[in-house]
Amino acid sequence: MRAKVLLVQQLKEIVAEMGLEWSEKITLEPPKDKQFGDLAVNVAMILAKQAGQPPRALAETFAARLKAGDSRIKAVEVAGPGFLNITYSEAFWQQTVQLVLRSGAAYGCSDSGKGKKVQVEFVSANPTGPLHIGHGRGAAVGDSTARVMRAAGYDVRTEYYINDAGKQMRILGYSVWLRALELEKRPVEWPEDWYRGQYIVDIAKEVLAKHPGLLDKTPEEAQDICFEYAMSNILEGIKADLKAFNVAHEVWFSERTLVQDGSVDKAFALLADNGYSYERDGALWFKTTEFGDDLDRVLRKSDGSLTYFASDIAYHSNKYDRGFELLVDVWGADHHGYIPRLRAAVQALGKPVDSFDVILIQLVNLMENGKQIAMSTRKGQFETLADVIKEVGSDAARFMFLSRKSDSPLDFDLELVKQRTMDNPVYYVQYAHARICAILRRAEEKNPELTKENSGEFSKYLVHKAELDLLRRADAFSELIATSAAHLAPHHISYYLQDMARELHAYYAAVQVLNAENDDIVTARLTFLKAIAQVLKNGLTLLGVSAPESM
RNA sequence: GCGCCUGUAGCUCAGUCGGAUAGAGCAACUGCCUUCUAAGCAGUCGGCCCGGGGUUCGAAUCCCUGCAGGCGCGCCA
Repeated sequence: MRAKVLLVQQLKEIVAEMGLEWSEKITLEPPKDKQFGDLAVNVAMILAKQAGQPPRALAETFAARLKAGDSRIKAVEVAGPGFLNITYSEAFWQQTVQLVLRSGAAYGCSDSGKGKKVQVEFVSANPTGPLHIGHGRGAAVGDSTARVMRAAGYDVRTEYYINDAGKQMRILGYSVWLRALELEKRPVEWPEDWYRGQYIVDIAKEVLAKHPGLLDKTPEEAQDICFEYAMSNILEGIKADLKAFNVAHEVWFSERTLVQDGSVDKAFALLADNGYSYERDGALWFKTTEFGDDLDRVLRKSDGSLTYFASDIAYHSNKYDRGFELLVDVWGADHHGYIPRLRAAVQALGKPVDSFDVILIQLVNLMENGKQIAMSTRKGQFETLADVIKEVGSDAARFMFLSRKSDSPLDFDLELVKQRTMDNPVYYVQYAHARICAILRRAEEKNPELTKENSGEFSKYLVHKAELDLLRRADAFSELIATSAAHLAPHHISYYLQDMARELHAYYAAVQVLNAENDDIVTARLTFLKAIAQVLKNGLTLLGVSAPESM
């Protein structure tokens, strides 16, 4: 990051001196082959036409000027059709150690998000049953996206939207009531549509215990009681599951409040005022087709009740009212058809289209030894998130969910995720951190002087290739966070950590830390390792995964 | 039929704003434990980036088109 910032400045100056115009197409990146240097830039290829020179010649000019202008630059090579490969001095990279240690847990943070107010809404599962593994993926991605954005300087709030007003909720109350009837040996007529899970029976038992006269009340009253009890019970369970998964939403927002406080009516009025709604067949419609949807959508049904869409418009309007400049919703991919209409709503509310973004989470296939396990909430056979966490641990599950981009379906193999082997990258990364801690402990036992505080005076001894590789990697951390945040793609962190862990293990095998020639070198290496451990830990924290000190 | 997602090594997948000779893990094969954790390391093998056009200095990446797989197209939530 430091290197890039510096280089862009210098290149811009040179471009200006040469009377040329800077192009945003000029990019800086790691060179194809590490031996070519630290950074590659394509400036000559892009400016060749403008300058009226062949790229190669132009590149030579840039190379000469760059080298003359900065003592931190050790070498500039011209390669290929006009690439500049820039190598920074070792001293430049060695400074990274102190930069990391000074920033500590804040290393990697930046202000690239410029304090933009962002809300990330995720999970938001109907409180009709426990969370299953698919919700787990949404929880991991939503939570880590929020963490990454926060680190990148966005002002982030996380939220869970509780659908406590709809038809599913009535079915929930009804289902509990039916089970209560059954438990009390009363005649029961089983309908088509109800929740069959064992947890409904458990809740029914509890309701009966708390409300002895329940079944003597009218069915409506009884079902209301059942519903209220069931919902708060299930919600408590969901919160507990999320807590065990290292996820804590800041705000829990109830759908019912939207209807009660008039938000829905307000949204309707706004749409009507702007001519975006109309009555047809006794229903109220929203002209979403004006904004690219393929069909208009119903807001209020002919029986007078509201659609889910209606309260969702009110909800998103409410989000904007709270001052959020960017709304990020995390949805299951099976809801993708819903995006155009909500995007239409956003525009009808007078907000820019790009102020609303959706992370679609593709399906999770739960597997066991390569064979798929079926899940279905309605039929009551499913693998709950709680079960999965219990089985494989929160760390392994989170890392697994975050080691694939959200757009791709994910095979979650219980046996694989449980394995403490190379098939399971979470241990590989955690082990890298634990290994460093082990060396530091060992050094402490051997001679506490070795781990003494220092201000970088020993960094000059960090000249091994593996050390410089790791320092370059560490230097790129804040940029990684910034791009991950901008692309709402926390999985990049997971790949970065695996790369860094690989380099650390290579270093471990190649360099004897505690048996170096003299104590100054030992101190230099220990200080360096502290910095690398810090980066690993910061990265793992963004994923919501622990960084154990021993394994 | 329409829309969204996906298609990259034998397998599972990365590949950021369009950059050089497309990367990693697993699997397979060859080495490395008297030295800080072998849960590890070093190396070899492995490619028509689904096909076909186009855009340009330059395409896995952007556009068009075809094929294959997944998902979605309610006055359900």
